[in-house]
Amino acid sequence: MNPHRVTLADIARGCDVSRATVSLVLRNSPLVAAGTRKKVEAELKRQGYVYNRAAANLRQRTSSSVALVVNDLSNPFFAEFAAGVDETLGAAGFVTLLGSTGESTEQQRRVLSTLNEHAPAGIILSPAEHSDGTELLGIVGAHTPVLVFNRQLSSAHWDFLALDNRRGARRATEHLLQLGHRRIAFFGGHADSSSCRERRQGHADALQAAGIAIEPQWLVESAPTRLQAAAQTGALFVRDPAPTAAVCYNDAVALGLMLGLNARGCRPGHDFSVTGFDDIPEAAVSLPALTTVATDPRARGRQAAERILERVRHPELVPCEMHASAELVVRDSSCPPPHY
Amino acid sequence: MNPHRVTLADIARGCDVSRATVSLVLRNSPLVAAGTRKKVEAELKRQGYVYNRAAANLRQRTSSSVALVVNDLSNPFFAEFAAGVDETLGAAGFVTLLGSTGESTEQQRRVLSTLNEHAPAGIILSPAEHSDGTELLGIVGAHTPVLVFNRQLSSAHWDFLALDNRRGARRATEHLLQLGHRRIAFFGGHADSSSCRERRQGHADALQAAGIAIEPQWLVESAPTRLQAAAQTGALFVRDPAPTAAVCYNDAVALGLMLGLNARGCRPGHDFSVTGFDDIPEAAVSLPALTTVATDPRARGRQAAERILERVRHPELVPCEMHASAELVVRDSSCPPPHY
DNA sequence: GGCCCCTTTTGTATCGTTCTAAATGGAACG
DNA sequence: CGTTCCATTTAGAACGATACAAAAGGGGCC
Repeated sequence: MNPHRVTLADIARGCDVSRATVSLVLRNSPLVAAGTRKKVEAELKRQGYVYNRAAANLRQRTSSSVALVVNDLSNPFFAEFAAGVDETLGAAGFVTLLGSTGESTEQQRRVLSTLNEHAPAGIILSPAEHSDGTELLGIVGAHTPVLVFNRQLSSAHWDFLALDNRRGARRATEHLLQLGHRRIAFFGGHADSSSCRERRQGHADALQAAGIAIEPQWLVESAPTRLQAAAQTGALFVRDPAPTAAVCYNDAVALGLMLGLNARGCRPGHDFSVTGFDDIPEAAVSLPALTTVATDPRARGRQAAERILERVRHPELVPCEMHASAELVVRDSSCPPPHY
Repeated sequence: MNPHRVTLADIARGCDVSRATVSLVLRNSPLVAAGTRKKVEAELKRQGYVYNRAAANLRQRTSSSVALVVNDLSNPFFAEFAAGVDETLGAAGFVTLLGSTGESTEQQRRVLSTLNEHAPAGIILSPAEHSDGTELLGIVGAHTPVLVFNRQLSSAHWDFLALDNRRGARRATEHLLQLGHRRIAFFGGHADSSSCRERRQGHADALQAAGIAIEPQWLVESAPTRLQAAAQTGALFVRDPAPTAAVCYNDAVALGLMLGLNARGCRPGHDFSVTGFDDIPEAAVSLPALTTVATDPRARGRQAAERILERVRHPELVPCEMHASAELVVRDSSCPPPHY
């Protein structure tokens, strides 16, 4: 590809030592004499040498990269996660190999096997919906440490980092209960996605603990986008009595619901309470500011990267399951029910 | 690092042919006999062979990766851009090496030299503010093709892909002029950032063409965030006559300004017109929906990746400058001035 | 001078591929 | 039966680095 890339041999020739010596200089070995080191360093600079890590990795049978596979960076949650991963990996001298699946298991197959050919030291994978753990194991092999993020896979010889969806949703629901709500919907998300199931479960836990039966018509599905959520607002009000509050699948849905409520002349934070999930930056500046469950995806990214580095350094470690706690952030979109 | 990674030699031994033959099978060479191919392929599957692209790249003096360096993925504009880059690179069989600078030139140095050691076929760089082109050239060397995105660098032997900030802002301003506005502010952004300067220039162009003088008090700075923008709203109204419309630095600023206007009892899209820049997803669903200039960062990412691949395939190509047109999207936040 | 020891340097094999040129082994031909 | 030719296969040297063991050079000591 290149006209000519400068190599160890060029430097060695240029200052009349052996390749081995130059290599020792590069790695700051105490073996080389001060004078020689000076001479070699000058030549390195003169010729504009750049280290070839691939060659070194090949010889040493090591790797200095970690693969990161997510659905889609345009989802801010994953973008933040990726930023956290890259930050930590970079600080440890590793480089991030990026791949995205777009929620397609087929593309996930392709991406994983391509990335795997680059022999990453480890893989951080947020699996596409409906992934088959055994199949994925077949693709990446048993060598490479994998950390699964966000969605559990059936066959789990792998590290797993999850948000505590269930407890997070439970906290949001309990908060609404404390404010005096009794008719609390769960709004948005696809019921067949695992994160939605878990959040619904947390919602159910809280209601059950309060001795309140769950009405199926208060479980409303919608695609997890603002627009779709806004369009589904009406579904909450088809039957009497309507709910007085909704725990939303995530912030996008919650913001959409607030739009939908406004359009019906119902003021969120006054006539109806709304909670979100994720605490995206907008949540703090919406009108009203959104009460939500913070997951801090950037910190999760750092955590994932740290764990995978740990695994790389100590391959004998036993896979573990980590549940990141999700904390409630109370703002203005939740209030006591009207006529309370 | 690994207990043992299966290599060509293992396969060769396993089915009693030479390494060379196995290599030919892997690359679908027409030279190998059908029977041999079958035998080898079976053995490949049996042992769970995975190709080592690093070794192949070393031998062939090629590379199958492209480095992508951005400020920060948590900015949705760059996240979308990255998604577009990765999509196109992935489809071409390349892998994306990620790096982020956080707008620090020092970190940019570090990140670039680390990435460069992995010998990427090309680099897509959205430079940190105040980058020194000559210095960067020193780091990456003259070998590797570089595409600079979004911010021009002084020393330009490199491809450059820019948004047409100036014309975009000009279009937005012309749109407001056509609606009948005469007192049009430029709101938000840091005046020392190049993109802000360019957009202000476009604003000035349009006003000048309409024979309208620019009032300095209508150029308001603010950090490019919703919150900061909302806080700066008052700065538009300190003097009489106040502007009747504002061209905003970007959508975040525009949304913030609309919040600030609402808080003053001034209804955007009725009493005051606002335009944004970027067309982030929220722009379409805000209230009122935001008139803005669409830059389609994902498409820009695809474009950047395509161009760099082109450069990789044809290193003799002359560096070029590409200005992506930015199109006005008219929605509800712009309207004729009151009492018109 | 010969011997030992210590510091510094180096030759050579190796990592897992691909490339080159050359070898192998039939079949076809005269 | 010896050639030629073709289709396959292969040995061995790269690629750019590192590891290992061994060599070289200089003191110091008897």
